[in-house]
Amino acid sequence: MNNENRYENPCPIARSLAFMGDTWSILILRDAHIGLTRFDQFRKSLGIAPTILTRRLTTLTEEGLLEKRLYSEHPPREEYLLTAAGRDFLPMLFMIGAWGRKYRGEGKLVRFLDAETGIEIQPIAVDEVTGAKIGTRPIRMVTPDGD
Amino acid sequence: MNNENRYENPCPIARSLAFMGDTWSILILRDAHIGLTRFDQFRKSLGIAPTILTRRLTTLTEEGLLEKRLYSEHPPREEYLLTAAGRDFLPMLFMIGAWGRKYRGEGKLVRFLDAETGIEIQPIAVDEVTGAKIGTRPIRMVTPDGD
DNA sequence: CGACATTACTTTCAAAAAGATAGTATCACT
DNA sequence: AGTGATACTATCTTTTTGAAAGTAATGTCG
Repeated sequence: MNNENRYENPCPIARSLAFMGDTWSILILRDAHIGLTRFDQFRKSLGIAPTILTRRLTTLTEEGLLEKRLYSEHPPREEYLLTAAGRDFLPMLFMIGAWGRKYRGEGKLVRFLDAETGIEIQPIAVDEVTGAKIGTRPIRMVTPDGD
Repeated sequence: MNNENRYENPCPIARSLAFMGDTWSILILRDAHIGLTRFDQFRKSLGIAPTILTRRLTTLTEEGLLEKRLYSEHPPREEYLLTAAGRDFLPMLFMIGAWGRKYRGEGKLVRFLDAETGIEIQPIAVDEVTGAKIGTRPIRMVTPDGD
């Protein structure tokens, strides 16, 4: 897909997808949230070809979701840490996971618990204003053309 | 990416991404939520090549997110409607959009209002159990290996 | 001191997927 | 009979992906 003019797209979904709309990027972000930081950790976890990992990490870094930090001077070695924007990806990961659990949940699955209560987290999207679950109230879309 | 054995993957995120982890599929689902149903509507809205649109619609239909319905017998014409699983994609779309609005929100953007109150929807992900925003409480991951 | 290991890549090339363009099939309408 | 709408398919070129091997800088062990 051509991503050049995705930034003129008035849809916020298309804007997000412009650079992270592929499986590897999302999986890298997932691993980063779990705590992986290094090239070889991502490579082994994902079974991804190093060429592609390099490209994805570069894009994710350029787009401000990851940042490189030197963790050793001799030899020079860098690791990839989540930025604030990258950390804000967590709700998306949870919603993607919630769908997968509901509709593709056969067999054994990883589970995510609230560390304090030990109860499995059940992620839902709500409107912070009304408190209602997304999808339970009618929505109106407003295009910016008329402004 | 190789999606063959993604179903043995214990990560629910990977399971979701196995078949909808590309930009076109998510954008098709977005358009379907807006109300588009026909091949040419999707094609014009997305500017997608017909070869690829065919493939994506087929996959989405096979995976149970869309279903075909005959809307004309002569000539035989089918349209694509969201299934329950497809409709359950909406929270994901809203979270993807929320991130884009926050971090790639320059210029004009489409907005989504609560149809009754007219107030812009602010989607957040929360744990239905604790009511806490996702990311504000520590999380514990449990792998299914020990079962 | 030299051989091997570690980490983070890059190079090369074959295979798969995407994308552009044109064409086809089935009708309705005039 | 000719034109148009709709939903594709066929063909071909370009781009991306993926596999495999190689490289560079340095640490470690005997």
